[in-house]
Amino acid sequence: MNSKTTGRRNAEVPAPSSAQGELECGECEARSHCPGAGLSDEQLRGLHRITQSRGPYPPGQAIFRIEDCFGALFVIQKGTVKIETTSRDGTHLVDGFFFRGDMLGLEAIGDDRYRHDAVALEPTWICELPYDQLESLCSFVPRLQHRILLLAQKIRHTTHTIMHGRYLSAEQRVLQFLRMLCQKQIIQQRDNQGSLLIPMSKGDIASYLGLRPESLSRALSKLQEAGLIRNHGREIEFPDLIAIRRTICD
Amino acid sequence: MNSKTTGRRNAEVPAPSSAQGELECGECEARSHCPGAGLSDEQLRGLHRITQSRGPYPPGQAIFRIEDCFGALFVIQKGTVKIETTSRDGTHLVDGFFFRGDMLGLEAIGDDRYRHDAVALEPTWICELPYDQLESLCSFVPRLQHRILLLAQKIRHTTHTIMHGRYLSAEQRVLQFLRMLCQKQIIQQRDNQGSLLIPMSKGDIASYLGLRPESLSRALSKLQEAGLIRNHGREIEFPDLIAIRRTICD
DNA sequence: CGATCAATTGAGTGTGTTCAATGTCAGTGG
DNA sequence: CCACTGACATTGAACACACTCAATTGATCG
Repeated sequence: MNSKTTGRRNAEVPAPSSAQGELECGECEARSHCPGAGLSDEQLRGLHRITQSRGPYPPGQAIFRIEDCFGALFVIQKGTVKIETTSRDGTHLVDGFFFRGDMLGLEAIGDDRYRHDAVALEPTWICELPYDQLESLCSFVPRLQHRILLLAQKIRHTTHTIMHGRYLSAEQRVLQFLRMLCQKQIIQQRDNQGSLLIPMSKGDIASYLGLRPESLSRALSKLQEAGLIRNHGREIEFPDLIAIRRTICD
Repeated sequence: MNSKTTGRRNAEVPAPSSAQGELECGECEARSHCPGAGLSDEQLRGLHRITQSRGPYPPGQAIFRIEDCFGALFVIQKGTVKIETTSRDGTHLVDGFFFRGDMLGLEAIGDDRYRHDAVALEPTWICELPYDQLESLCSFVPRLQHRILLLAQKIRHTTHTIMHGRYLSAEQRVLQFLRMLCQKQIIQQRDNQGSLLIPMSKGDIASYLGLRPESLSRALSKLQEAGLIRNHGREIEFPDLIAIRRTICD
């Protein structure tokens, strides 16, 4: 929270298109994860010339939609985004969540259209990188190219998680998801306890984990009975982080 | 495990490098899918300089193993390869199959080690592309770089298949898998019929589809009862390809 | 306050799993 | 040639877990 509103979360968001809402690099929370991190000043200027900061996107607003022409990658400066597809029967299927510092749109590389809807889950600021210019720039900045290719890691990690998740029970999947949030530093830790304000709905989580909302709810209830978590709406508390880590890795 | 000093493949068994076994580009069955396809003669020479053809790998032999140092990508010239991981309890989990023309090792980009075992399923010839040289070459050949990035498509497609496969029944997954084989042109079609000699074991298929071998067997039996396939060991016949296509897309 | 949607809880069902037995086939050696 | 072996594949029966359908509660907003 870099604004003057201390501690308080702004429930109401100002108009989405206000020109003064954009974030400068200096106030971007994703600096350490930025493709530009570590580049020379001159290289950074080249990157900076092609980027465009946008935001805030209010919850529910799309950053891009399926079938939109693919033209850019996006770095999330602040906020959370889900990507989802819609089946023929209208069912939404959540394919992933993206947090501060994550790069969005990689899934569309090699295609001329995006293949997901990308929807902000909370007030979200992004930085747009036109892809063709980025790819051209890569030729002159090998380090940048390398960085982009590194992002294959993210996709690989997702695949791995999904494939192995198929063999886990509902409760194990939930714990795995919670640990993912821990690693994303979304969790606020202190001592051995932690708490978390999840930006996505339980339904989104269930879809992402390949469960029905009812099954997720039951899994959360069981974990609560076991004393591993405390489940209060969008706030989830972790009375014993070590126990969770132990439970996942057993 | 293995102390490697040169760029050579490890393995107790020396890489099948008998000079007479390797495939020339002229006799490679993957020409149309090769990263070099469509490049200028000069560019092609640059690519050719850094590649090394190897083979045949007999069934069961590893092309690379998990924890081997990542150093190269591989194009399959001829044959079939599975990639798999091994859980702590010793269970094998098949993460993917790769056929003629497919590129192997992309999953390891951005890592310093391979994250799978890659095992030949039938006599297999490959073409090795040292990754660091390939990446350097990309800077001078934008078209090549673009081609590499395109390969993100493959990974994306895999993810999509897996995620949506979670919501399919065992029989639907099997049919989806069979259609994948059709698209890979592994199937021998004539008229409305087709037959297929699967290079992988049923157990591998089951693992890949997230099923138990028993469940796969039952699904195949049901599909046979329905008249959609004929299941004779490693040979699978398709009496009515159109019906299969219709069944999958319903 | 009622309306609406998300989340939870309950009861019953179904699909894939587990465990176990049998069947098939290739390789081996008597 | 046949019995033996081991890996793979198939089939059966009982079970477990997540799903489906349905009702209830809770939260948010007009």
